[in-house]
Amino acid sequence: MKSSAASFGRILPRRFYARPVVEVARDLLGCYLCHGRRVGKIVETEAYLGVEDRAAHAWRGLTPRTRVLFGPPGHAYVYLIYGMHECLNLVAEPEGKAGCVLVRALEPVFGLNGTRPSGPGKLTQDMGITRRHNGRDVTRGSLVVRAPRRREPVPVAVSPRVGITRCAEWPLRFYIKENPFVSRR
DNA sequence: CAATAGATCATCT
DNA sequence: GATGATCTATTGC
Repeated sequence: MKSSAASFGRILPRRFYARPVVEVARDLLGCYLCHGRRVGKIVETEAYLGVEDRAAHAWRGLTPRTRVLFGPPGHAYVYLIYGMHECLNLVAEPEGKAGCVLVRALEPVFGLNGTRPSGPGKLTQDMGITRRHNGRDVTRGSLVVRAPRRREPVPVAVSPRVGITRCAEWPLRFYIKENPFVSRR
């Protein structure tokens, strides 16, 4: 615990998430994902809009699986993909609207091995996040997101989302320019 | 270096 | 029964 301990500040409040999902995805860049003692800086995100977004799980509407997405903002949505990887999303928009943000890459800050490339399936493994965290409130408890202590301007780049077949051209992926922990260059 | 294959299972048709 | 918000190893130029 040295300079890294001073790099993050207060927990992001629920009103941070209760906004248009594109804004939330962009503003999460530079914030800190904290699980227990493990901390990573968010450097890459993707926005999934809801029922109007054919690439989003919520596109088909309310099912047992998408229940969390239609619930209140500031909660975790964790699901299994390809039978072996888990992905972490943060629910955005006011309750009833199913926007969410996929956390795609972290820069290791504390308690993480810093030498590996990142990615949405890898970061959950490194952070110890599993489907047990699905539905968890991310504004309190052991899994939270914190604001930077000092909000410095972050150079943001935009691109299409990765790994999807529908709405594949929509510019909904956001990442910090030049950051070496972004999943693709 | 780029392209492809295989692993593996919850969810929805 | 097909699909999928992935990752790694391997093959091929």
